[in-house]
Amino acid sequence: MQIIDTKKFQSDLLDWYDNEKRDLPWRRERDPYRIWVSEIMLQQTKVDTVIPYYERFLTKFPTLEALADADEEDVLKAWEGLGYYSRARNLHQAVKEVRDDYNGIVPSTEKEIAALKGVGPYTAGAVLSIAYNVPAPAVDGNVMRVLSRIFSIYDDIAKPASRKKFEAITRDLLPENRAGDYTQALMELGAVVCLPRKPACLLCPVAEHCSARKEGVQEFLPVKAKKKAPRSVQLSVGVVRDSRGRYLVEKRPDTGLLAGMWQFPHSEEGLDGLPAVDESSWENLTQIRHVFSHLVWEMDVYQTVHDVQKLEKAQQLLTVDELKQKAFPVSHQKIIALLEES
DNA sequence: GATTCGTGGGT
DNA sequence: TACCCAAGAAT
Repeated sequence: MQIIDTKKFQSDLLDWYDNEKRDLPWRRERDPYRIWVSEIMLQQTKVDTVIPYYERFLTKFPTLEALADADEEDVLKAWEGLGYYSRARNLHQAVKEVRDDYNGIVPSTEKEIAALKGVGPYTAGAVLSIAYNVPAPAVDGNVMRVLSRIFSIYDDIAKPASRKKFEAITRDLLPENRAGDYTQALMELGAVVCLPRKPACLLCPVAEHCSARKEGVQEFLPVKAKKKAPRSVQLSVGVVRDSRGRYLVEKRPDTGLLAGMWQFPHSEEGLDGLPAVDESSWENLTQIRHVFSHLVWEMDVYQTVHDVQKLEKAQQLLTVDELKQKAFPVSHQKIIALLEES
């Protein structure tokens, strides 16, 4: 691996960051709780998507105590549409742990913070460095991309094992001071200059340190294995409205896909798996194709009017206004939107 | 170590 | 259209 002038690399990167960093909401904060929230939201999610959620979430839950005291339903509602909903549930649980076990103070050691639910190696390093200026490495996709180019590393960054290698390199490159700025600078560079495709090397403050640039292979790095195509799942969705205009909805189990979110009853076994109504009364409402990262829902949506005699556990009859208070996945929000039209 | 967990935007 | 991409963690 190429040797670089570490001090020069650090100062070139930090000088650029000082002048060019974007003005982002969480960069105006020092509250470790708020930094933490931003890091959870930013997992696998673009900055532009996160910003409005971040603002609303912290207006609703301004302090760690406020979030810890909240109902999970309200936390999920605030996360609705952001995806990866376990992030919200794990954050909620972790915040309660901090309230109960750490007197409400976000822990500042690697061991303690990494033990919190939903806080993995990246988030631990990010919160430690950004909120507490502790020189802990935070290796995300940006960092792996940037460093794979700086050092011409051809390890497949899709493999979990690769992260450790980049973590060791990052640790060696961390400045004693300004750990938080350095962490953010590395990610900022990846986000706005050292892009996945067509990196803007002419604008890069550390181009002179970059091995890939020197060799002209920056477009071929990092190496990242393709992921396989998502599998398809056929679903029949039943929209049941009673004579009082209420809809039958249910809460999903608290594990697995869309855990804890609400939905209209649905089945992989066709109409048979839907609530017991006269099958001939189902009328086709629409078809919806919804793509997740690892699967595709092919939804056939049916509706009927029927007075439900007996509710299952976790089922409720709600008006449109009432069910809009619950957190629904985007796939089912599409259905709600149709109901509002008619 | 591979798979599961969402969503919206870019090309 | 059909990919790919994004400040990952849990299982």
